[in-house]
Amino acid sequence: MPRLAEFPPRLSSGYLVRDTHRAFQRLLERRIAPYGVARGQWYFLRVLWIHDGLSQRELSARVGMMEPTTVIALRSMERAGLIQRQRSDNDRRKVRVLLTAKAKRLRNELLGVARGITDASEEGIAARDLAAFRRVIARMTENLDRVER
Amino acid sequence: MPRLAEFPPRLSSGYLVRDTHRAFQRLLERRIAPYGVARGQWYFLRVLWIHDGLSQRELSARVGMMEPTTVIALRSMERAGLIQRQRSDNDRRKVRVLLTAKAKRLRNELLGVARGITDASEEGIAARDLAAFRRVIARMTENLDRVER
DNA sequence: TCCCATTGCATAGATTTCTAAGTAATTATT
DNA sequence: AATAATTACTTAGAAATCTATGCAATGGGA
Repeated sequence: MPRLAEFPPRLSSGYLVRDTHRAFQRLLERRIAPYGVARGQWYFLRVLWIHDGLSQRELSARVGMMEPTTVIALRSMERAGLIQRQRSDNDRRKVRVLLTAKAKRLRNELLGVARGITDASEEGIAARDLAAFRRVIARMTENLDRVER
Repeated sequence: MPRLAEFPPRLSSGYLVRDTHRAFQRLLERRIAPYGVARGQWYFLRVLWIHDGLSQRELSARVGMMEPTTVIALRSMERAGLIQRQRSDNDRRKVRVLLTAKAKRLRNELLGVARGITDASEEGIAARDLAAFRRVIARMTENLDRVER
């Protein structure tokens, strides 16, 4: 009986993180759907609410998605009336992404939703434990990113 | 200036969890690809290595995916020669999922890969901090699942 | 000025996941 | 026994993500 048999998913950090991630996503998706916003649009909105008018490349970098993903998300956001694209005048390759009035109006309401989800997730967890959690999970991400070169 | 402006993604547990999850996934994907195993097949293999011969429904439940997801994963696993499907004799609705010899041979090697990723992710983190991390993240999942009814 | 490398975005195609709705086998109810 | 409800899987279609490749505008060097 190889020792590997004793490496059950439930004790693996990867699985714990995955479950929590999926729980966050499900809840977020449900809470923002009533506003006509899809999860894939959320991350972009969140960045644009702070940095309106970024180019697609800058936006991709900030959101942490590949550029083709951004293209797809922006297409749906344009269709949904959340953004407008505007070719830059001084460099015709660049496309500036601009929030519409509609998207701006959604800002406070939706950030409140996000805050609510975060609060719910942290219920009953001591501030000190939460701080420790953040340190550990950030370190994990660093560790994993470093391994990938 | 609304206070909501001060809810930056980087301080949100949801974002921290998301980043870590993606780092785990990327690394896993790269490490198992050389064996001809895709990420979507991985979770099913992991369960089947312990519980070979489950029905699709039982498998879905254990893996934590919806049944149509299972159908798709199993189809690709069958194509890849990792499983065989066999209709149950006493209940013709059920399909038993059986690992091939090839999938069984991959077991120890791939569990080693998984172990390696877990180890890498936990490098430099004290055992006590890790234990606290597990408690916190499990509680978060519970909190979020409870909110969804 | 003309060529070519670089930059910024888009397309193509694959994978992973979901919800909603369909089909086929079994079990329960009248 | 005939019908209805349930169970097990499948299909259809959408969304979110990736890698690899293509195209068009820009800018630097011969």
